[in-house]
Amino acid sequence: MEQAGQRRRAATLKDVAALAGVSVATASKALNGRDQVRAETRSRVLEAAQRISFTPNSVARGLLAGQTGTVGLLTNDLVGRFSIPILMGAEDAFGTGKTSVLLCDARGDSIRESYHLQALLSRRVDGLIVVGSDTDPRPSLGDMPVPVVYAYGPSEDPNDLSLVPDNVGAGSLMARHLLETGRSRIAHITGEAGYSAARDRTEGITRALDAAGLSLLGGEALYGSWSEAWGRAAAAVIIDRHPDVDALLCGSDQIARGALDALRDRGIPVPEKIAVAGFDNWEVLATGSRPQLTSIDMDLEVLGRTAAQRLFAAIDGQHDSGTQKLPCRLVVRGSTVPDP
Amino acid sequence: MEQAGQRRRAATLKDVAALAGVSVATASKALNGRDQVRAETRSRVLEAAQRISFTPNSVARGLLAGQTGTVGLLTNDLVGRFSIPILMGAEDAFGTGKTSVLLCDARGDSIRESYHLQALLSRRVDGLIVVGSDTDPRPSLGDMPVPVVYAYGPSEDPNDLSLVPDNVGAGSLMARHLLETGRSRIAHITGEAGYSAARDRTEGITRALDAAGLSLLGGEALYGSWSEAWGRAAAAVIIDRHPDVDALLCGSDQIARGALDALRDRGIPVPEKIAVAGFDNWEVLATGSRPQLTSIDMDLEVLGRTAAQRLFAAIDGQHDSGTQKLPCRLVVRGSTVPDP
DNA sequence: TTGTATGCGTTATCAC
DNA sequence: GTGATAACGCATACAA
Repeated sequence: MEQAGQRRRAATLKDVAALAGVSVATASKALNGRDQVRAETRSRVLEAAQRISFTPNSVARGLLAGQTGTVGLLTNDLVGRFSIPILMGAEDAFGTGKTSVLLCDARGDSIRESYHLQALLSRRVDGLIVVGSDTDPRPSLGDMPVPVVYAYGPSEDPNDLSLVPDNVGAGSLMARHLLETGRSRIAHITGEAGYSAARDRTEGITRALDAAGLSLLGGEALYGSWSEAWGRAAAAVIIDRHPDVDALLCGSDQIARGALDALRDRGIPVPEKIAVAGFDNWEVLATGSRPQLTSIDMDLEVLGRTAAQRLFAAIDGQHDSGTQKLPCRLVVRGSTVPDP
Repeated sequence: MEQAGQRRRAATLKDVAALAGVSVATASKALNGRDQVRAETRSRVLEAAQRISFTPNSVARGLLAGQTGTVGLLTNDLVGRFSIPILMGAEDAFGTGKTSVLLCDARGDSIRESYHLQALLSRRVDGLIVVGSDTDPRPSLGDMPVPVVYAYGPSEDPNDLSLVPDNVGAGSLMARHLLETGRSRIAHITGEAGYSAARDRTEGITRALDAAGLSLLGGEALYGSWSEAWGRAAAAVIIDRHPDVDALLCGSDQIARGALDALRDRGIPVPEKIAVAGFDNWEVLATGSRPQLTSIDMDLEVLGRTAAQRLFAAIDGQHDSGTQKLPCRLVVRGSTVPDP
C-alpha cells in the first residue's frame, strides 16, 4: 500500500476549448456535429479533445436534459438462474443505444427493495425494470415518477405493465410434443404447488391431454420440490405404481435429471420405453445427461429484451398495461425422440 | 396502448423551498441537517419535502461534488456462473453505503468492452471492477482516470491490482483432504489445459501429493473438457487402466458428476471404494448427486466484496497493486467421506 | 438565522 | 461562424 500520486481530474470541455483556442460553446458545437462551425475549427477542436482524451460528462448533460440515460434493474434473485438471462436481454437492448443499467439485488427483502428504489430514484433513472424471483404476482411499486415494467414476476396491479413467460402455453406445448411422438400414458412430476409456475404448467399439460381425450396418469400431478432427489423419488413411485407409463413429464430440468437417474438405475431405456422431459432448458443440466434432455426454454433473454423495449416506449410516453404472456420454445433432444 | 397523461416531473429543492416559504439555500441546509437553521423552519421544510415526496437529485449533487457514487462493473461472462457471485458480493459491499453499480457485459468482445468502458467513463463512475470470464490474465485497461480492480481474471500488468482465487492452494487443499481420509491412489480428471485454472489446480494437487511422497495415478492429469460427458469417459478409462484407483479428483463439479455416473454404471460404491471430488461447489450440481459431492468453493462472493472494498480504498487514495490470491474453502460431503 | 450569489460541465439561445 | 450567457439542481461561502 502506498499513497497514490494525485489522480488527474477528467478533462472538461473548458480544457478542450482553451487548448483549441475557442469558446466552450464552439467546442461543444464542434464535438456534437452541429453545422454552424467552420471545418478548420472543428478539426482543431476534435484534435484538442483527442489530445487530452476528453470524454463528455454525461452527468452534466443529463442534468440539463432531464434524462440520465440510465435505467434501474431491480431484481430479487440474482443467484437464481432466471434473473440473469433477463438481465442480459435488457442489457443487450439498452447496450446498442446509450442507456446504461443500474443493477440492484433486493434479495427478496422488501426493506432492501425500498432502500434500493430510493437510491435509483435519487439517481434519476429514466425507468425501472422489476424482475421477480418467481412467476407469482408481487405487490406493485405503486405510483412512480418514472415508468416501470415488471418482468418474469408480474405486478398484482393490472394497471402496471408486466411481461411473463406463458407457462400454461409451455405446458401444452410439451404435452402436445409427447402426444405427437406417440406417448399417451403421461405422468407429471413437478415442484412445489405454491409456485404458480408449477400450477400453470400443470394446467397447460392437462388442457392438452384433455383435448386429446386423455388425462394425466394417476389422475393428477405429483407436486414435490424442485430437486433431483424429488425427481428420483417420484419417478420410482410412478414406475412402481404404473408400470405401463410411457412418459415422465417433469416440471423442471432438475427434476427430469432425477427421473433419468431413477430410470437408469432400473435399466429402463430412454426414450425407447419411457420418454422424459423437463422445463427451463438449463443448458448444463439438459445437455449433460444421457440422453440429452428435451426441455422448454422460456426465452428469458427475449423477455428481457422486450421489457427493455417496452420501457423505452413507456419513457417515450406510450403507456401500456396488463400482464402480457410471452411464448416459450420447445427444444427437442434425445430424451423424448431417439437420436438419429 | 394509449398516450400517457403528462408524467409529473420530479420535485426539486426549489419546489420544497417555495412550499415552505424559504430560500433554496435554507431548504438545503434544513434537509442536510446543517445546524444553522431554526428548528421551526427545519420542520416546516421537512414537512414540505415530505408532502411532495422530494428526493434529492444525486446527479446534480454528483456534478457538484465531482463524485457520482457509482462504480462500473465490467464483466465478460454474465451467463457463466462465476460473474454472478462476484457481482453479488460487490453489490453487497456497496449496497450498505450509498454506491450504486452500473453493470455492463462485454460478452468477451473487446470492441463491446471499449464501448462500454467509454459509456462508464462518460457517466463518471468513481471506479471500475473488471471481472474476467476465467482466471487467465487479460490485457490491462491501461491508464484510467479512475481506479480499477480486476477480479477473478487478473490483469497482465503487475501495476494493476488484481484479486483472484488461489487455485493452486485449492488443489493442495483438496488433495490433502483425500490423503487425510486415507486415499493414496488418486487420479486427476480435469478440463481444458488451456485454462490456467485447470493447470493451477493440477499444480496444487501435484505439490500436495509430492509432499506426501506420492504422485498422480498414471503419472499425470487427464485434460479434456469441462463437461459431464468428459467426466464419464475419463472415469471409465481410468477404472479400466487402474483398477486399484481409490479417488477421482475432478477439476470441476460437472466433471465429477460425470465420474459419479460412470462409477454408478459399474456398481462401484462411492465413497467406500472410490472417493470423488469436484471444484466450484456449484450447489445445484453438488447437492443433487448421490452421494452429494465434496467440492472446493472459491468464495467468489467474498472475492467480490473484497474487490469492492479495495476499490473504495483506491478511490480514497490508497494505491495498491499486484495479483493477490484469495483462499478457497473445502466443502466436505458424502462423496469422499461416508455419511454418518 | 436566513438569503444571495457562485459554480459544477454541458447545451441551447441568442447576440455579434 | 463564433462567443457570451442562461439554465439544469444542488451545496456552500459569504453577505445581510
